[in-house]
Amino acid sequence: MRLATWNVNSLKARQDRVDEWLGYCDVDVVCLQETKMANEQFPHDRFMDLGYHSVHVGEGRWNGVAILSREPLDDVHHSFADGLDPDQEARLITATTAGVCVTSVYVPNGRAVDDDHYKYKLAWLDRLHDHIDAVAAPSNDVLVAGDFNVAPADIDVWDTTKTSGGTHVTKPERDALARLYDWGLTDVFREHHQEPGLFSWWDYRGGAFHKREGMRIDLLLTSTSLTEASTFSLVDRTARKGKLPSDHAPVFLDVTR
DNA sequence: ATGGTCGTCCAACGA
Repeated sequence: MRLATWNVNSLKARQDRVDEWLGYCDVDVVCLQETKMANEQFPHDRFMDLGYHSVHVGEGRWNGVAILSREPLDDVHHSFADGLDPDQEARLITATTAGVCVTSVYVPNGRAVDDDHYKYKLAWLDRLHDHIDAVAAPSNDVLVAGDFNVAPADIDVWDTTKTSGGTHVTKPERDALARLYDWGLTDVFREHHQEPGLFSWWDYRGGAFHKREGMRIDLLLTSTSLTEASTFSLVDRTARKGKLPSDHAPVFLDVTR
């Protein structure tokens, strides 16, 4: 089984690239982020024609997350299942497919460490932990994948002097990831690659992609059973090249049983 | 030379 996550930075602007990508990557389950689309606009029929069931939660102009799967998607949660008020923004969707509890996440950016949005980001990550705990158990097959807007370690940024003092690399953000690890999830890409210089996002400006100046902020977190069955993980740099790319590349994970 | 690009949609703002 091949799993993937991709922040497409507007599905409207990216539909042709997404269709092309689905045509070559032979993926079974995809978590999408930043569809920037209202629910009634989401192209369920188009994805069905390409062989994928889909679930989506969107709000229109910003955010929006989806899951595509070759198998049906059941037990859908369109926001946090922690029993508190629903999130104002469309940043999380959970469904069960092919025996895996899959959650697609678009973690708030945070903007700046002195911004209220950074507080929202930390609170959101805490709620994500409680959500996962509510919908799954560590002994299940669990995938939490998406744009976390957190670089898990210094190896995940191109130059720590350039990112120091900003969001994405602070201790509270990384501590929030550690809480998910403590629950039983693993940043599975790093189980397969230990070398530096492997990123999933590059700023559109200044030729950052070609200078290899990026961050690895798109993560697949897997429970132990999936981690142990995983055989291969890859950043699909091809999808970041060419005409009208997203600023994020997809990340793949293969699980073989 | 102190910006540099996109996407949302036409003015800025978010990333």
